[in-house]
Amino acid sequence: MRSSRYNFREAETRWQKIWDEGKVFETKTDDPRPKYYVLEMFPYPSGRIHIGHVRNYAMGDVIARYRRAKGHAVLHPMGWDAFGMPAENAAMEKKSHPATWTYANIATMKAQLKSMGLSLDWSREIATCDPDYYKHQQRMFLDFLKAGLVTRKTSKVNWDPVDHTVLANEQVIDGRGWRSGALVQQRELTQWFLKISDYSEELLAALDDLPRWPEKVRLMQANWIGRSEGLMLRWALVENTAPAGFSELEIYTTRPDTLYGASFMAVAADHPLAKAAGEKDPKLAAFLEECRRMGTSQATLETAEKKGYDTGIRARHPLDPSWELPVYVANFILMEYGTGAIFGCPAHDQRDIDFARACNLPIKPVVRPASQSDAEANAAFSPDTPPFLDDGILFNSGFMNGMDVDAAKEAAIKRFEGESLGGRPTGQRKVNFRLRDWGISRQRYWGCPIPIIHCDDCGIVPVPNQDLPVKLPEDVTFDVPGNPLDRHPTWKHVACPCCGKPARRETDTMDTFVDSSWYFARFTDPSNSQAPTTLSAVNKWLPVDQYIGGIEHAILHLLYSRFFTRAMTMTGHADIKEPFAGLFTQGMVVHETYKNVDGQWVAPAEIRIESSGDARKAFEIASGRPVTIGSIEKMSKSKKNVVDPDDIIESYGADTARWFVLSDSPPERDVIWSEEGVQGAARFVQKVWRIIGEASALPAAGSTAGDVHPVTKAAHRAILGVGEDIERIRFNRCIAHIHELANEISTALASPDKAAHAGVIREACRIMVLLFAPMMPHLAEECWRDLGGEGLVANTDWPEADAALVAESELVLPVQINGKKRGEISVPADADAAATEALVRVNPMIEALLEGRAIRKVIVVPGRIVNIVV
RNA sequence: GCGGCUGUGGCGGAACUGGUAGACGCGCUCGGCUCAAAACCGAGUUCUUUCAACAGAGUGUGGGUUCGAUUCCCUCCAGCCGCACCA
Repeated sequence: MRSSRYNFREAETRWQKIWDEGKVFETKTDDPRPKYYVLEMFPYPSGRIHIGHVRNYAMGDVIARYRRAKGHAVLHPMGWDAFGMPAENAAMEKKSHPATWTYANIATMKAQLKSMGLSLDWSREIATCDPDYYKHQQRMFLDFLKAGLVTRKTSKVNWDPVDHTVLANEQVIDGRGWRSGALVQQRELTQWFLKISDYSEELLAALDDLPRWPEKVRLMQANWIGRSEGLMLRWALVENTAPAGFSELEIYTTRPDTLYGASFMAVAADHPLAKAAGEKDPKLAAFLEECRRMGTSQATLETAEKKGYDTGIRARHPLDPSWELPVYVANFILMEYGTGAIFGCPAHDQRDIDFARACNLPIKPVVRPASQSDAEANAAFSPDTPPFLDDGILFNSGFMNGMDVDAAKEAAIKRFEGESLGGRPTGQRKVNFRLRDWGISRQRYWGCPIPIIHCDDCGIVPVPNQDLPVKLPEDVTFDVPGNPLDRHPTWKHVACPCCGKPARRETDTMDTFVDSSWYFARFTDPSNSQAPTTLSAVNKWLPVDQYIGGIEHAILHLLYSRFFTRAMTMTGHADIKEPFAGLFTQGMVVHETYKNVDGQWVAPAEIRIESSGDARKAFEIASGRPVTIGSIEKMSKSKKNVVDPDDIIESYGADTARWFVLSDSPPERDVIWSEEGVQGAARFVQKVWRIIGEASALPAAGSTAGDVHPVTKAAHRAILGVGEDIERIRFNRCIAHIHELANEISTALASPDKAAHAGVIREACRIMVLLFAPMMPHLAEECWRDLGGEGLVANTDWPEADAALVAESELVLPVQINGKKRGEISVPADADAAATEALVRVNPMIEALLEGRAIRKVIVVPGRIVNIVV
């Protein structure tokens, strides 16, 4: 009745059906047990799942199943990040509708995920392209607008003149649109922004409250937010040198201590002062144009040499009115940061010294190392000296002489805050951030419409609540470039909700990162048709206890979601700060690459590998020709080094695939997909099957008296080890513990007196099944049934470890002499340092090792080691 | 350029807050079973000393702290990642 080989095909579908029909993984929103929310980043429905998804979702599933067994009410939902450009591109190529393509992909991928046996609550499934989802997003957009969190302003964007759309920075490759290949232009467009920069300080400070986030991600976010402390300082312009209406120039600096080393001022090409000066100076106007053009290509921007143009305008040094400095337009100054104007101190800034050398400007040192005297520093200085950027002592600097950098900064700020220019303080302490507001306008069809109506008389009018959602029209075509919403014959024409006159809908849609900024909140009650969230549910279930996804979202998605959560709290849609209490960033699945003699990439399925000794050789199956084995790389279609999850699950089963992607490499690192590795996992599945079969077949026996059987010790050690390692997300170690237990059980089954120990062996098997169930859930149910277990493993509690069973009565301690291991000694497990030392001193074996040398000192770490110093 | 991470057998990796380096898996070698193969079972597998050792060396390099360092500190080397004129 029980076959000698485990038939995963039959068993996996059977158990999946049983879980499904029993609604085993559906979560009751009001479940009274302690909650645990596990979430993996939801996928974009691109067509088929890839092996990276298998790893990501296998990890989340281990945690979800473990927490359920530990008595938590677990929320483990799944959905689709379903808006985005690929659907439009597919529509263009295949002449179909983005929705058709998207929903077909969702159906395919859902079936694939189901075949993995994930413990997901599919009753909560959401797709962001569903009007029942995005209508709430539109409502929140309007609430944010009311709360002052939305703004409309003109900004520079990457414009693709062929596709007629804005491109994100990462979609511009070497200055060209990734799809059209057209040279991207910088355009000024009026766009909608979410005011994430209002939360710069808060988003930065709260990173400290996220101890369960990887240090690396927190650091990346901190750098991205880019806080700096400095001074806003207003400089008087010399009369008659400045264009009419300009009497001062305000700059931002983090180095007010180096003011005495100033040698020039510089403004961005887009600075109002530059524009005004350019009106009278054709050469300057040409230079400004050149700077703007340069900005179109990131590649040239990165390698561009510093260039400047002397406007002829002069500024008075705020510490010495008789000192006049030239005002340049410089190509490296950004209008978007600070005030778009700086003062340059070449001796203490790399960019400034590059610029000063290019434009032949003076270089004067004002900070020296503490080890030098002023005279030595002056003598050592030459214009070729690299800029001194470290902390040091001020010199050549009037009232700041002798101070260190921090003290001098303070002194300068205090001084300018006390002085005034034109009736206002000359300077003001100022904290600046690199983080900009989040531009969410996209000139695209397949996204959430921005619910705004433009009226010539009333201006910008929100779509009234009862008119939501603003749905996408379905009769659209993609045969010409540009935004189908904009050229739709009727969709954008609408009466103004205020005055009733003809008005126009906003035709931009939202960045898809908006969709993913709150889906985790929607999962807590996805059936609420009246509001985005149900407060009691969202506040109960959030934050997500464990969020799992790729490191590529370290900044964008994770920062947007942190902001969005705060914005939802501000507008009454939640009452929490941080969306994700625990974050784990998993590594990729990588694979060897293969090339044939023609230099073409060859897929793993098309080759066979022969190995002799340590050497491996590969051949094309079809032709028998040799294949070069190349480097291990991220799976990509172009290099053909992909494996398809469907193929793997078909030939090995979901449990084997899950077991393999969790084994070997630590979860945060890349795992190398290899045929040998998968076969190893498959062998283990069959080994477990045989072990359980043998153990179940042993004649029933009572409990065994006497010493604790080694298999029992191993089982209880494994309970402790596996539990701890799941909690610390070290699945590779969990798998090692389970291997050890399986080996111990095999040994017990090979022993001639196995029948006498049938009870303890079966108990160890029962424990092993519960321990590997989070990783191989189908095999676990099958084995559980064979062992006579009650109900489903999926509903069974995690086993309790008995510390007394793990304890050993005797310990073997290594004995070192002068730090080198020379022997071993057996001591009672409870021997303290003194008792152990006494045993060591009388041990004849150790006496022999000492060869008559006198003991100077004995170091005992109880339970660990003995070291004898001679 | 700035910031960060990583470096351990043939390979992936393990080693808790400094305490027996190489758990566990893959691969490989030998043996068993078999007419044979696969599967399975058993033994071995860091390097060196022609065998072996209770021999020596050994966690990228060189130094330091310590009774004791893969672990802590400093130097250098290599690889990977993030940011990139942010004043």
